[in-house]
Amino acid sequence: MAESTRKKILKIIEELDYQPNFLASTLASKKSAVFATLFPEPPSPEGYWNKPFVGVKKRIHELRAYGVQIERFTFNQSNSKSFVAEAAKIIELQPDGVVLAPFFKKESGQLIMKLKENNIPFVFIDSEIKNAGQLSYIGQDSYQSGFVSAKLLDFTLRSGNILVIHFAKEMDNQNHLVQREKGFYDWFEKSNTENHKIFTTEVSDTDTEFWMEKIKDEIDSKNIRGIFVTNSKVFYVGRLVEKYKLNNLKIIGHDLLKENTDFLRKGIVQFLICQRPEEQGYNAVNKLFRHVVQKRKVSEKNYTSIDIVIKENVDYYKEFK
Amino acid sequence: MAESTRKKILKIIEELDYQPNFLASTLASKKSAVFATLFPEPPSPEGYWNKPFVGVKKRIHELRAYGVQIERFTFNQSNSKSFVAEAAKIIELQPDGVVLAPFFKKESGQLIMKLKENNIPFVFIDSEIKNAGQLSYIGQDSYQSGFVSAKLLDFTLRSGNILVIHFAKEMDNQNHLVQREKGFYDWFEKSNTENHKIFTTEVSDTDTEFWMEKIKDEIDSKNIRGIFVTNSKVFYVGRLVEKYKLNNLKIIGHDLLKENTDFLRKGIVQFLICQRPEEQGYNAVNKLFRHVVQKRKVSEKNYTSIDIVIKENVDYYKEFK
DNA sequence: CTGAAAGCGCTTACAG
DNA sequence: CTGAAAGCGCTTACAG
Repeated sequence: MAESTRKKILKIIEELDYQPNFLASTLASKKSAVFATLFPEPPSPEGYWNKPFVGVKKRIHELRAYGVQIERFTFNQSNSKSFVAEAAKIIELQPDGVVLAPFFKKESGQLIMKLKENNIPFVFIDSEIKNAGQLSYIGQDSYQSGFVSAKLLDFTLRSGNILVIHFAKEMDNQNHLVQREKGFYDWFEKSNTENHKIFTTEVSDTDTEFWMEKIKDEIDSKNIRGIFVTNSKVFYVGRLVEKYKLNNLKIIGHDLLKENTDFLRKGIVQFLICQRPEEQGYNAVNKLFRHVVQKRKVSEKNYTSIDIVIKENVDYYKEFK
Repeated sequence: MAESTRKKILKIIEELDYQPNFLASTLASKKSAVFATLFPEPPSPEGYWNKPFVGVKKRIHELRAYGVQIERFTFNQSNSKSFVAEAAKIIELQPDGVVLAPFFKKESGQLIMKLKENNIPFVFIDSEIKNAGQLSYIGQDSYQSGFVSAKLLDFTLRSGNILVIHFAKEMDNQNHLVQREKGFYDWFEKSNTENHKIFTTEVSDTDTEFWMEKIKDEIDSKNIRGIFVTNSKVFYVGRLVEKYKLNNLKIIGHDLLKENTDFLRKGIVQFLICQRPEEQGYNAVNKLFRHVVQKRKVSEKNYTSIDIVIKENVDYYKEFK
């Protein structure tokens, strides 16, 4: 075909604004794809890490006509060996795409190298490793989320000091907790509020209740009036409050676990920051689908909103549609 | 076919978990549909009522392979005649579904009657008329939204009184503003906070700046420290604050209009309640699509979240994906 | 009423 | 390299 004819035809196509019918296209091409997810194992069906998978399943179900399938892999958050073992299984499976929560920096790096060698695209969820060659990151801007928490706590706290609590075993592997703390401190720095002193502490073992006494002592001795929990474990503080019948504490934490929202409703926790984990899972699968099956472009950053949840609006965040 | 054979076959279908391929099904059936939207005419491209339509267009574009089309109708918010005229055009068009914002109670009722006579399903957006035979309502629970606003204002307000401002011409036709006000008052009632007296006022004409003096006088004479604006017009109060160089006011309003977020960033407005209008439009079309084209069930209530937006998290609500 | 045939708008393997 | 033919998994009009 002559180049000039070609151009004429292309021009007409554009003029008519021709859009191929994607129904017919996928039906005829019979493409299909297998995606893998690698998230922490939730300790119970109520656990945080079931939520992203709810969204994953929903999108997979919607895409069943495209033949998209999912394989779920989970690892133990306090055992990097299990992460390595599951990562190996994924490489063996040779999926067409992977959604992963990059816990364990070093081990995640090794998995990512192998994924790249095999040309398998991957999407980060929950927390990100910058410039690792990911197709996309879906989750909160952790630093800014800490910023928001600081502002809210300051809103409600007229005096007294603040305690930041990390309930975590290997802080080094939980970069987003560090980022949240940093944002939290920076807000107070930036706003020149000298009303509150801020302290930070770590609780790595909650199997027994020994940690409770220690924290209780800190609250008393340091005149703590506000508490910021950097992850979804604020319900531990709720239990502490009930055990020692503490009052006059303003508490802020993360994520709409059943136990957390119970304490929110009771008025023991004032704020929960929510990151829509179901939406994260849903969107992560969608990114892979668009890239792998539809060959369309996807945006690299996809910060989810930093939702401020209080007793009065919690009911409108509970259901994922 | 014998009934017994029929049953056997149905059983096997169920056992195999047969799911018809919807790609093939829609391609073969060649169904198509025309939907109509009836929203207020936005005064400018920045106006609130463009936002739901952005979501409508997005979903329509995604569904183009299904042959779904949209016809947009708009009316003048201060002219019920224009509503009636547009409603007549819609009935003449005989669309397969309608998304409407039920302003003008009486006139909306008449449109709804005609839609029912013609078996045209309809979805309410923004505010609802209860038990009107709608397929679905998508929007906030206005009463609860007022409740949230009250709690937030109380959080930040240590003393002084509160002024509720309606910027609206025909309050009778704006039921959700009344609901927001009611929720606002009820929260203070319920929480037994006697710290603040609450006053309400209406501003029906903002064409000139005469209203400003009046409100300024009220603020001074009634020791007003907090202001709650029941709709998206809080930017008027922002202008008032700048004009008279007021300070020490805590202000809460609705909706992420450009002008509103500007005042939020400047620190003049403390809170904006956001109702994700683009999502409302998107979901409304989706409801009609599921019902009309896919013949699937849709849920009748679909309350959108009551998002609390402050300077620190506003950036994560601005873009609609 | 039943069942085979045509067709929806594409992709892809294959004959020429 | 080009172009006609077959086929994706359904729906629907139609012959029997």
